[in-house]
Amino acid sequence: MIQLVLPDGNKKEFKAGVSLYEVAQAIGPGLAKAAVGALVDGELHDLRERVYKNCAINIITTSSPQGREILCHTTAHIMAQAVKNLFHAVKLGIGPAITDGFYYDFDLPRRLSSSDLEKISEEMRRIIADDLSIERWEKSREEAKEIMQERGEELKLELIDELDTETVTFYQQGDFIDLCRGPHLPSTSYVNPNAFKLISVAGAYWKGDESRPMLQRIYGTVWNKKTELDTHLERLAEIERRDHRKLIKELDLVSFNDEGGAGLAYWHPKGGRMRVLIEDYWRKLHYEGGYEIIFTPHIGRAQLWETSGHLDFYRDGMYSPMEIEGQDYYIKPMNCPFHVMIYNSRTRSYRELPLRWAELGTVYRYERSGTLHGMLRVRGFTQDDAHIICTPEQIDEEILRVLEFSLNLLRGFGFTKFKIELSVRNPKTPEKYAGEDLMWEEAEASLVKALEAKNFSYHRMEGEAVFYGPKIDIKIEDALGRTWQCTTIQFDFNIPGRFDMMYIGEDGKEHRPYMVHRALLGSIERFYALLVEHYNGAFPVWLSPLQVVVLPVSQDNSGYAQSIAQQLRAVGIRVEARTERGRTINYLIRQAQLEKIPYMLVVGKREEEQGTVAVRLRTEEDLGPCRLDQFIELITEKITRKELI
RNA sequence: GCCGGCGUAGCUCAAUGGUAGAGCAACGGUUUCGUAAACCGUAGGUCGGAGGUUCAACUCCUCUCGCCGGCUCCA
Repeated sequence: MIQLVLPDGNKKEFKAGVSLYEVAQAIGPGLAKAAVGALVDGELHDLRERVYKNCAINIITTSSPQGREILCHTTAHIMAQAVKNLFHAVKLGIGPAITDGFYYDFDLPRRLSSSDLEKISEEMRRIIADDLSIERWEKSREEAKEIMQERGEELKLELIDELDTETVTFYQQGDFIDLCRGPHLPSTSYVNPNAFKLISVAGAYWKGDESRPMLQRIYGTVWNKKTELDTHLERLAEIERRDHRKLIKELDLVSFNDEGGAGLAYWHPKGGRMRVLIEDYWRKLHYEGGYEIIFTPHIGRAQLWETSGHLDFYRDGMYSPMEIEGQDYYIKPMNCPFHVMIYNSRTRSYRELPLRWAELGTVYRYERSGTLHGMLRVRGFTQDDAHIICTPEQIDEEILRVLEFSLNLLRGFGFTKFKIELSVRNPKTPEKYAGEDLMWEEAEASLVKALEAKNFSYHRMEGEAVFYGPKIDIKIEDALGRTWQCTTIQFDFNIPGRFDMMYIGEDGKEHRPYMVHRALLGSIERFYALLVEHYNGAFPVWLSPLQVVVLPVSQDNSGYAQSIAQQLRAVGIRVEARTERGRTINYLIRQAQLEKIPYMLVVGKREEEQGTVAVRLRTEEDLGPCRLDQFIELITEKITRKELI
């Protein structure tokens, strides 16, 4: 007999060699029915596997992340089987589970189109209906290679060669065999034929390597129940509806055009108004937070970029130089070297440190055409950049300061959920990084100290540091639960040495300062896109390009509407009176709704007689009649508190 | 950049080798209206651009620009 420990701490006795499925049954028939795998001492296994010794057992259902992974992975196999059944000369690539679904890469001479997806789905439903048992078996590497050779699965052969295990595991369902670590569902019928959907076909390089052939990848999603699938598809539809590329056009905020070139944003008056509001708020906070604001050029001589190392390490991201009087000048992809020029413009004393220099610096980077994506990925953008130059003794406090400063800034825009990542160097390859070991250790220590001083929970990302220093990244979570990296706070052990930055210390000697590079919103363009999607274009009052519209019920009330607008404008409210002739009040309200204007003031005969305004919100809430001074008080309060509406 | 898809009026979309069309927006007129679209009319297009095939090209071919979904990279 063996003893198994259940997650609740209870122990149960079984005969040695009991299958995990039997264990699930013994715990409860309901669990057995929902079970798709099991954790044995924390390791994920198939339900069919047997246990022979004492261990901790945790039966997994598809409601857990591991269970979902099994479901997704098996569905990927079913899809691969369907593709092999339908098309000749298919070679299998890889087919893993991913967030919310799966994909499988195929080498297939025929081009897949989205209309093929329906055919493949039908074949998948047939495979599911066949209730094929999914078997796991192991082979030696040689046998494994023979099997795959025989089946012409050249890509799989390559994968076997890369494995460092003695034996190779396979999964088989019907005549479909795949090289796979598993685990998998016990049978194809475990997949609900109504709860999966193939989403799209796309090209993907074999192993993500551009020099390798391009395969065809099919993405799909799978859930337990149709209702869950529907919820997921609805979420995708919501993401599409909120797409900033659509909203910036509809709301007349920002545009792109072919004539001007790809990846270059044009800010229209309304978008421009918002950008000014964002930047003004940013400047105010920076001055309050002890920063100075600087301005630097857009181009600089080649020598500058040689010294900084950009021409060695970042050339691919830079545009070709322009020649001016025999000298090469490059348009800047980053602001750092220019900030250093200001620092090096004279001798610096320890007394003036720390220096916190911020710039809304517009940079241009070459991005390959296929990577451009609305305002999220462009070729010209403005970074909310700053460099903190300080003594080693000051670094702990500076890091703490900038962390809090960033979170405060982001909260001002209505973001409340954050994820923090600490990226440190890969200890196995210290030679790949600039700067001395001691500096790396100190820097990492001060980053950790800052995070722990404030009890911030964070993920430690080993080997994710950039070559010139460790960093902290802050990701914000938006209204749809997606996360976006905005803030990055990076040590730079490279630049100070390259530019020979110095300060005179208390001891009268020269010392090298520490430099921290930070961008909080990241890029204004990108951050703006996030705002648009986060708020679905219905911005908080303080950010709305137009805060109030005054809507006359009839032409007779135009004059009154104008005077209301005039009074609001006088106290700094962004307002428009819509007195255009021939428009019904219903039309005006509908237009204002579509424009997502926070406040609509309806003025008709009643309001004009009583000297009031009827307040309607874009949420469709009707606040009823209100004196203008009361309304001004209300909206001013909302603006100051940065409330939504 | 690469693979696949797409590009028709300001916007959303029709028209499968034979005279380019609708709704909304714009403009003109009528209507003066109470919380999401009043009514009538007018105008608007070298069908992304260039070249080619054809008696004839929005439609087929080549190149090019841009957009979309991915690969890769990242703000």
